[in-house]
Amino acid sequence: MPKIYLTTPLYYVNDQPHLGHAYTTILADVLTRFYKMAGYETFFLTGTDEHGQKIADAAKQRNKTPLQHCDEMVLKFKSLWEKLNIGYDDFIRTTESRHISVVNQALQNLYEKGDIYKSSYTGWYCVPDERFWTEKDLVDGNCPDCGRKVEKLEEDNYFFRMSAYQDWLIQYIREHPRFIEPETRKNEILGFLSKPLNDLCISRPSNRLSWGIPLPFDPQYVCYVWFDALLNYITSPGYLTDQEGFQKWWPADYHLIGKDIVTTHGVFWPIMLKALEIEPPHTIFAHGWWLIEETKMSKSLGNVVSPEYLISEFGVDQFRYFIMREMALGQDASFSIESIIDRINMDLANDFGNLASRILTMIRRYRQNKLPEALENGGPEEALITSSNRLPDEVFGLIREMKIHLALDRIISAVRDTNRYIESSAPWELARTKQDKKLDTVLYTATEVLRKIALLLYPVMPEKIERLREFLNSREEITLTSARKWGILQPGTAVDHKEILFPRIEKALHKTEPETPKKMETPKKTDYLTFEEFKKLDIRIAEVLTAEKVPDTKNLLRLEIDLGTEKRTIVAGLAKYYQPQEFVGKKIVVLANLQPANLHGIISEGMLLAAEGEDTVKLLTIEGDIPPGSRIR
RNA sequence: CGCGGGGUGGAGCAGAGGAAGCUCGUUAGGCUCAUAACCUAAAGGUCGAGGGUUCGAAUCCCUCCCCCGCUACCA
Repeated sequence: MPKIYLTTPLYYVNDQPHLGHAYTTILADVLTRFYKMAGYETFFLTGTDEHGQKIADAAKQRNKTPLQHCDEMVLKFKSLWEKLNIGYDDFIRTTESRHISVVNQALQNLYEKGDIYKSSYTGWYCVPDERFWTEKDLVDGNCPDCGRKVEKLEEDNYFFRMSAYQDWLIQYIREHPRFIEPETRKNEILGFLSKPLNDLCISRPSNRLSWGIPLPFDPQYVCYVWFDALLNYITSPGYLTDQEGFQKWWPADYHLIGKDIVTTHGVFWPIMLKALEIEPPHTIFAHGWWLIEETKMSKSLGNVVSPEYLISEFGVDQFRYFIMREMALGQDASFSIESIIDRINMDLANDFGNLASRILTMIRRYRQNKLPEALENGGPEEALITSSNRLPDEVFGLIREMKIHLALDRIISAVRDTNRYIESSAPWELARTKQDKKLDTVLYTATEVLRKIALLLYPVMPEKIERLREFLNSREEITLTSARKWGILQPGTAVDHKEILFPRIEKALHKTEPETPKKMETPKKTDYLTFEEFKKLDIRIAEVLTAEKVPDTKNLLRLEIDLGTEKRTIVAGLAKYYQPQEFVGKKIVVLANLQPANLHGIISEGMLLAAEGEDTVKLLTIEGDIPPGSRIR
């Protein structure tokens, strides 16, 4: 029996599960179900990556221990996977002892081999990214990756001798064209490898970061997250613990990942395996990103579309179908509420659901819900039988090539063919003119095609297809073999259309656009403000207590101000024109009752007033001495 | 040359060396079994520009242009 071992990345639990997580995981689930139908023995691994600085920080911010924080996040992931009907075989956490023990042994092994060595390191450290940079990497003195501030750091650390394996890896990638897919990603990695590879720093001193796995040969240090997390792919199938299991499943057939983590999987990981004398995975497959309104989906942009919302609004299977149909694997795809509604209405409601509906209604009306027998197959029937017998292999062929969107397109076009067949044989006309045998034939043929098509949609929409199989009273095994065969449904079977499978979605009931900021309207010159309106403005004098630049921004300053009765935080966009220290002690003019705004994570409670020139901005101050809090009118 | 994504009929997108395709929309027609659905037909493209390779280029190579994200900027 052929086997296939698929993995998702271990998701980093500093974030809520979002559309991107859902996508990779659904993809793994759909592939697993397809391969299972094709007779493969499958192993599907997912899990969570729980160590590292960002987790420690996130936990601290929430007043939790890191492990408490992780436990809670893990529940969120698991509950989403349950809602999405994800049938994983193993969910591994990097905090589990089975994993920690493998990490320990791997580290010890590499240390003894001399592939891990201690060295002093001077560099610039980006805290949020957990990455070291050399002087020349920096851009304007900031992190080249995220643009944020870096700290100078000198410390001893342990390094993994990656450079020793560079030539091996280049050759391996060249000799194994399917090792990194799609090809653009492979080229990217080869480009990356054309420059000398640095040894990878794989430790952090535990006095700076304690949330990690201690190095077995030096407990003063913990293991760098990536190094630890990648090893899960071999922990789960049984590396060092279950010889038989490991031999059976490893090497993994697919590591499904997002294109943002190609380097770790395409460079670090195979070198780690090589050093451990383990075979590399067969294929590392990088998919694209979901774009929302043309921007990369990310939490910081506040445009994350919650998978839970989409499930409750549109249904699990509809969501699964959409997300698989809409993305050409490897490329980016756009998400919008409008596109998901269109896709569901066109493919599932109008074509597929409606096909089931019209066939079953006719059998109810003309044959009292009993499936008739086909006794007069003619040209159109033969054509449909032939093409539907071929369909499963065409579809599975596309799945093997990771062209899932094309596979689904192929299935829906078979649905359209069937609609066409019904149209041209006009069973309602046959019923009216009492051509019973012909009518029986058409009804049976259409139903049998429907059964076969439904099986092929099962991996994507398991719940709905199970339901349709209840309508059809069809209990055969869900396999590709059964989808290839003609004549599984027995004449005389009681069938019924119990409900509409995919109701049409009314666009009017949904916001078709994610929330967008309202456009500023230019006030007309004749728009006078009434005195009442003016009185609403609470403009006051404030004294600046502290001022500092907001990290990672070009123009934002965070000011603590004294408003006489209270102290407040406001954010001002003046960093291009003023140094922070110029503000301290100054009396400024503030609009105190402006609706608070969240700017880069800081709540700004008020607005500093300034005059805007062509290419300069000047601060408003007050002449003479007046206490903070004084009202301006 | 910061990195990355993209430019294909009105819209959204697929295709990646051999006759420009799909869905939606539009127009005209058909059907009445079906979820205002389904079916037929028509209009609509110099595949961002220029050059090259080739018997043949949307597809491969070179040069260039444009859009966008990475990068929430409270005046």
